[in-house]
Amino acid sequence: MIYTHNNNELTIENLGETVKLKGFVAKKRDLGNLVFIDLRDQEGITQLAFYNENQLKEETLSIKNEYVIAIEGVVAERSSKNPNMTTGDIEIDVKKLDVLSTAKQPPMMVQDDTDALEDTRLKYRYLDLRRPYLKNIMKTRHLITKTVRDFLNEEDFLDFETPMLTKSTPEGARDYIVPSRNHKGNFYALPQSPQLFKQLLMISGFERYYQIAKCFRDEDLRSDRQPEFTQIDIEMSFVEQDDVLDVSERMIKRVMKAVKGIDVKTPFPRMTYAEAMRKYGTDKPDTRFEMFLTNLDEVFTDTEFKVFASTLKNGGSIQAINVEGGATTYSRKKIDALTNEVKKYGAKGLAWVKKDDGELSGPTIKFFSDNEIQALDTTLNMQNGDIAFIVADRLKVTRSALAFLRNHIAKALNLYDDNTFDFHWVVDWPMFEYDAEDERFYALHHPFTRAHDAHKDRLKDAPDKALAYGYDLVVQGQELGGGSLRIHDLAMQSDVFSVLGMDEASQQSQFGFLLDALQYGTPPHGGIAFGLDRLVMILTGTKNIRDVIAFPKTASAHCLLTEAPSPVSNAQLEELGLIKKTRDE
RNA sequence: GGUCCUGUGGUGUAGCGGUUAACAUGCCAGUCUGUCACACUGGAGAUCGCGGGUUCGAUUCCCGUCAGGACCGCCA
Repeated sequence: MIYTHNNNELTIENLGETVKLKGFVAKKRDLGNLVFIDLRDQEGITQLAFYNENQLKEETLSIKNEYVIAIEGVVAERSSKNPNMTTGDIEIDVKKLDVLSTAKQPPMMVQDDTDALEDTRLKYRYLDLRRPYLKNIMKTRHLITKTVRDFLNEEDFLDFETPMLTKSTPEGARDYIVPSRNHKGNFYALPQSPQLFKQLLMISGFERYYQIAKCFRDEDLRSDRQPEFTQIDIEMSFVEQDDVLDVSERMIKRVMKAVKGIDVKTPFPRMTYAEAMRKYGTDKPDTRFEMFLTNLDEVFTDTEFKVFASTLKNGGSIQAINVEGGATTYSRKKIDALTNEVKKYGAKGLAWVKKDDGELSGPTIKFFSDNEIQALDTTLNMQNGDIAFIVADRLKVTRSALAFLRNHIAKALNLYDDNTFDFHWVVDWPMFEYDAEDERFYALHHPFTRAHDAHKDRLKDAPDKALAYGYDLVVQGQELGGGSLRIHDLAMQSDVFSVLGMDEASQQSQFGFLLDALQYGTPPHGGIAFGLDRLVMILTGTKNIRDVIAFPKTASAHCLLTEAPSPVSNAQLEELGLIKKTRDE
């Protein structure tokens, strides 16, 4: 070994010891006859001191930032200490210096407060990762996966690998496709998740499966979505919903303790999907604050106000949130800004009323009857100083607009704390959602989700009324994980495929292997998958998923470091039986 | 697919229809024995993303394009 200690280890206890250290030159401070170098390694920083007595000080002249060096020296007490560093009481009186590698001037400052823009950071990701900020996130990520593995291993889960080259399936996200050389004209798909394989493992008689699994989805990206991401994937057989939730809760509890030192209370609260949609307008409510959605349909049943009347006539809904004490905060200008935001979600406008001196006011008030004003006041329970925002639109738009507003306003008004972790379950998801445009049903979770025992028959006569054994884990308004009990009998599986509009032939060609497998004895089973990247984001307080992935891609799925994706040679295409077309062809 | 924001020395920003293109940091040279964002002095470093247009004149205004970012659609 060319070193005896890491750069976070030496303290006043080690005074007088001869040690060897290694690392990158983080900073050189040349005071003339005395030179300091901050030596950075994976673990921390130790200050090196070079004096005039030997020739070493001269050697430091050629040393620049990011050189890789190894030194030998004696631990000495600093005459002026730095309380901000763990090694701030000591420095190394260097006796021997080895330059292991030189470095060009880096295109960015390798410091936590680097001001380099993200494209520069991504192109030189290996430099970016030298920064303690990212290093600590990567360490946290490791601590999370280690804790998860320890826990699941203790609970007798088996760690499996499932294929990366697999079958493209309909439904769900767009697949990443890999051409086959042996079978020209045919393609593998990269897995969107190991869903079917883990179910097949249950059918194989394995009872507890887990995998920290890479998943691929070729969809447009967001600040919390990457084309390849990682799931903590779990499946269990001979279990009921409570068993999956229980294991999940204990796992999260363990992670929270290990990473944040926080004891979270289990079991987590549960809320039905219907309740979440009704009170929060979303399937992933932030429960750190209230400001519930209030339905005003009754208030305006007979209204003369055309906008509201036509909304109701068309089957839409009028709903509001009351921002307590928000009247003074929200000036016309700010309300206009909110209105613009809300339009993104399809809302055509944003009505509002304020209450002052016991009177409601607002630009739409003049269209309301006295009875309506009175009912509005009581229904929203408005107090002086409150402002309520009202959206009237299709139920879906009304809810998503208000759900957005609720989060947006709570953030602006500081109604919650980033260190509050409101883990809760959203349960009893519907099996399907009807898409009016496509005139068909889509699975709300996925097509392998089991319907409630009491709702089996609804699959045939009222699919939209069938509830599923589906559950999502939500924290801070984000979906952290989701799962379900799975279908374990052929009849229900075929029924579900039928609801989704798949005839017998396409069921066979797409999912024949699953339908076959279900016929050879299938234990009841279920599971869950957690978004590891999101978990790391939440626990490190990061707003950007790129910061929790060592080598992430840009918003257009481009890797600035390797420049993937990139063209391939004609020979490669030929071998795969592919013909290249330009964009316009 | 759509909307919006950004693109100026190595890095990050400022700026403006005519400038010697400014500032910080980094870099180079020098002084300095207690720094830790060392300090001080001096210096080098920019076809203002790319293409086209308007104009006597464009880094600045307009159009297109490329790249990065945010959001909507999309993501079972």
